[in-house]
Parts: sequence; structure tokens; C-alpha cells
Amino acid sequence: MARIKIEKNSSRKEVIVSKAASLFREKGFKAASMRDLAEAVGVEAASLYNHIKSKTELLHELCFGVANRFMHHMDQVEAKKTSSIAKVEELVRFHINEMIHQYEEVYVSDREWKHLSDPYLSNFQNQRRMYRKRFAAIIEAGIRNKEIKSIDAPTAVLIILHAISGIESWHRSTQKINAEELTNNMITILVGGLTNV
Amino acid sequence: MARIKIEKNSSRKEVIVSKAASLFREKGFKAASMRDLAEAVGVEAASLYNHIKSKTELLHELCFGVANRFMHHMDQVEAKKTSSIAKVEELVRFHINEMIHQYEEVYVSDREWKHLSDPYLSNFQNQRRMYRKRFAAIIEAGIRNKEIKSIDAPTAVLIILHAISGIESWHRSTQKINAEELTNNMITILVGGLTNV
DNA sequence: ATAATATACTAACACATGTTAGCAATGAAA
DNA sequence: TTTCATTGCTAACATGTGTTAGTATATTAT
Repeated sequence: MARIKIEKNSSRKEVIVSKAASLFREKGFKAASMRDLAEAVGVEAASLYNHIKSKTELLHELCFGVANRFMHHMDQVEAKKTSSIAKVEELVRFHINEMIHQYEEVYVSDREWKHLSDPYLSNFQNQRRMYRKRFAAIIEAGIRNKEIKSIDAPTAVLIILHAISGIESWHRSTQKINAEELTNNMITILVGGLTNV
Repeated sequence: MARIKIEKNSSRKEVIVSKAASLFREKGFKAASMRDLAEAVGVEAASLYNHIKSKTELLHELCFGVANRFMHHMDQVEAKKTSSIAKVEELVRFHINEMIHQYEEVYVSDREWKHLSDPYLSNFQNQRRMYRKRFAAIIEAGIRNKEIKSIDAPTAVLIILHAISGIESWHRSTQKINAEELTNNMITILVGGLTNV
């Protein structure tokens, strides 16, 4: 009988969620079937239900796992007593890092949240809106004290977040520059592009 | 009997493709059913097949329609005798414009092409790769003659294209700044961020 | 060793899906 | 008016889906 192999400090459910992340990223939530997932895990489809409640639960776990990490990081950044531009850079660096090292989950959370259903859907959308509002507020503070170019803050946030999600293409490309170089280039363009000269 | 209404200069098939764009954007290709589409068009599902060959054909039409427009525009821009930075700006403006005014199609082409199947899939991916290569080449030319900051050109392309696709959020947001202002802000950050000072 | 719990399997269900066949109504051409 | 191609409808199909029931096996605790 094929059992799900676990590393130490990880439950079988976590294995499933992790494989789900990779599958949902590859095929999309709707196109990825529980039978696909079962095969990736090395078990029959029905067996998955000893560990999870539903397919949607997998999406919850992924989306809110990511959302919570970002929210928590935002708390920390806001609490700091650094310049606005330094805060922006720290947020950007965190995003880039997550997108590089927690690629699958972050990607899925970003692209597949549409398939959540209420009340999770509304909840997630609210968190997202809040996060962006707080990000924009930091940029606006920077504009007021002349650290940052006078631009529309929500637009800047939109550009930054989506630009970073472009790291998806980097992951898929065959001739990758290394991660550090990628980070530096992105910081140069995104943060450099905002900074007042 | 409910007939598909057509405006002048547009076939019934075009009406279907257009409604499909809006539906695929809203729900995703996989989650949007032919019965959903039929309802949006005002007809029974089976009737759609008098006009189209398959659900996938709808995706082809959308993806390659968009890809062809962008390729054609790239041809035009390359042929010009302007500065590199002017070419970049023109490409960016075109993208922004398309993303504002042909939102549904461009969005679907960008997010749902994964569900194409070979040989269309490979073909589409190639076109995409080519487009980005040509875009990067323009930026590299700009770097060589010092118009543009010395950065990794493929990374810059990745940032620009994904940032623009963020206009999706603008479409969905309730408090939109107007389109012209949005365009100017994006040009400022993206093109301004590249320009050598 | 025995009991209890966790985990897997097979079989099946109810439902949604894309699509086809065959036929009826419509509009344009003669 | 008759003819013919267009376009619509109903019914049905084969297949894939998420999920449950019931049962067998493996692991852990006593």
C-alpha cells in the first residue's frame, strides 16, 4: 500500500498542499483534477480526503497562507522608523524574495484566488485591498516629504506588484540571470524609478 | 426563435468571440462553460456550433488576434528611425492603450494561453518569446548608446510588460483615475525609470 | 499480542462538461 | 411562391469531475 512520504516536521496534509501548489500553478486550479493531484502525491484520489476536506480547502490554505505572510510583513515594515523610500524598498525586496523562493504558492495565490467562494473570496479581496492601501499610504508619505516623485500612488503600487509577479517569466525562462542580479535589476528600475532626484 | 443580433460589419461568429472574451476574462477559460457562453449570447449551447468549431477555437481566435496586433505594431516600430527611448515609449503606449481599450481580449490572451494545445500552444509561445526578444533588443541598443540605464534588458522587458498588465486592477477598481492620467503615470515610472539622467 | 487509530483502496454516485445528430424555423434568392 | 442555405432547437452521448461509503491494511499505543 502506497503511503504518502513525509519529511520530519511536516504532516501529510502539508505534502498534499505543497503538491497542489505546484499543480495549480502548472495547470490552473480548475484544470487540475483531484486525480492529477493524487497521482502527483502517489496515491488514489479518494485517499486524499483522509487529509483534506475539499479541493477548495487546498486553495484556501494556499491563498491565505500567502496573504497572512504579506500582511504580517507589512505590520513589521509600518512599525519601523526608517524613511519612506527605505520602507518601499523593503516591501519590494520581500515580494521579490517570496516570488523567487515560494514561487508556486505566491503565484497560485495571485492568479487563482478568483476560484475561492464566499465568504473566503470577499475576505481575501479585502485583505488584498487593504494591503495595497497601506502600500500606497507609505508611498504617499514619501511623496509628501519629497523623497518620492510626485505620481499617483495607487498606480505605482499596481505597477510594482504586477512587475514583481513577472518573476514568473524568469522562473520559466531557460537562460536565467541569477537571483541576486535579478533582484538588483528590479530594485534599480522599480525603486530607482520612484526616487526623486 | 432567438437569433443572435449582429451590428453591421460584424458576423455572428464575431459576436460569440467577443462574448467569449468577456466570459473567459471573468471566470477563466476552464471555468467558463459553453452553456454560460450560450446564455450570454442569448441562445442554446448547441446553436453555437453552427458558427464555431470548438471551444478551443474561441481561445485561438482571441490569443492570435491579440498576438498578431502586437507583432504588427512591433514591425512598425522597428522600422522607424527614432531614438531607442522613443521606440520604447511607443511600445509602452501601445500596450497601455490596448490594455485599456481591448481589455478583455488582451487579458485573456495574456492569462489563458496555457489552455491552448499544440501546435497552437508552441506557436503562441514562440511568438511571445520573439516579441520579447525584439523588445529587449531595442532596449539593449538604447543602453549601448547611453540613452538607457545599464540594466538587464530581458528583466526590463519583463517588468514593463507585467506592470502594464496590472491595468487589470485599474479596470476593476472603483475609484479609477482617468485613462490619460493613468497612461502618463505609467509612462513616467516605466520609461522615466529606464532613462539615463 | 491486542486494541485502536490512521491511512489507504475499490466502487460508485451525481453532476457538469463539450459536442453531435436530427429536425424545425427563418431569411434570402429564384 | 417555391427553393435553399442559415441558424436555431431538443435530446442525447461519452467523458471527466469532486466526493462519499464501505472496507482493508498499516502503524501506534496499551
